[in-house]
Amino acid sequence: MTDSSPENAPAPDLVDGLMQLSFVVQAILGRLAGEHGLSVTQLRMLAVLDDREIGMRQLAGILELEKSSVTGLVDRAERRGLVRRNAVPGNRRAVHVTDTEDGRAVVRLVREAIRAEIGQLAGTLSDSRQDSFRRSMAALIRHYVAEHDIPL
Amino acid sequence: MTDSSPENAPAPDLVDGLMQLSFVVQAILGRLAGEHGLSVTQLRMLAVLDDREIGMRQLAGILELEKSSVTGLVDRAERRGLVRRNAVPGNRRAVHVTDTEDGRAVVRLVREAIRAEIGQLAGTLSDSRQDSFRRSMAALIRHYVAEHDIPL
DNA sequence: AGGTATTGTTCGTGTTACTAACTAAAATAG
DNA sequence: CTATTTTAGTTAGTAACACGAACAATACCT
Repeated sequence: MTDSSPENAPAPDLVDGLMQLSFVVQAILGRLAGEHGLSVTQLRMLAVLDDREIGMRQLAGILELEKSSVTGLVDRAERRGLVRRNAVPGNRRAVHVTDTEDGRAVVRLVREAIRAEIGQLAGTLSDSRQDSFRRSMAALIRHYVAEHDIPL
Repeated sequence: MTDSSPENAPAPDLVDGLMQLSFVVQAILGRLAGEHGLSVTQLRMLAVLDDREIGMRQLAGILELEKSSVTGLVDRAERRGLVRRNAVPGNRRAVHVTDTEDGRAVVRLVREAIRAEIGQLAGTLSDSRQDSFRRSMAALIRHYVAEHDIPL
């Protein structure tokens, strides 16, 4: 529809580009995570948990999920030994989630795979373009996070 | 981990930026689609169907899903009157999927909402940055589509 | 015609995510 | 110091989504 030329690249506008790019990245993440037995959400959770210890509520906030969804998410990850629920000293109803050594190991592998594949894709851009691109992304992310008060 | 300064922006690298950005965009798509009773996948399917008529197999190829997943996807969308299965004249086993007037209408609404929200986000970038950003995205998408022979 | 490839569906399974209702503990009010 | 309210997390029930394996039906090929 927005395509005036029949066979060369459709040249999507900025909004379409962002949507398509997000699908591309998600497809890559899904495939690579899947190759290591993880779902995208689990990968994301483990990435969030990376070297910090947070409660279910905060985890839900960061992942933009309901608490109950996080319960299931952590249940399954815990069953696979990727994550642990720890009691919180001064608070008997709170729970702190941490990643296990196994969890960290898997994430490390997937991260490397992602870094290799997405890095290769991004490597097709010139260095100056990469830098400009990176800055623009950072700006967009910052705006979104600020406006939706995601507790990163 | 890659964060050396405690309170100012973490300044993610290109790969992390792409991942985070994809989550941001997906979150926006999910919310806006949801507000109109659609899932992200359904929105995507309807967007693909926009003014064209394709078989289940091709649809699966474009969405990067298994055929059986698409069967269910189309089933549910058809039940809601968003989509129709049409017989193909010269081929009695093939099916062509098309969007209905309702489907097109919903997609139009969601598209406008997305355009407004993502457009506003992107509007925080200067015009020249936007253009550079758009080009970089197009290049990445083109590379991905080419390397994974997605039949767009 | 007979075998093979292709198109799409069905069935069973597991994950993900939601809401509503619930328990238990903590915080606050009176 | 009890009584209420808020908060943290879980449970239960539902539905979408996605997969693989097995299947039916049709088309294609030689």
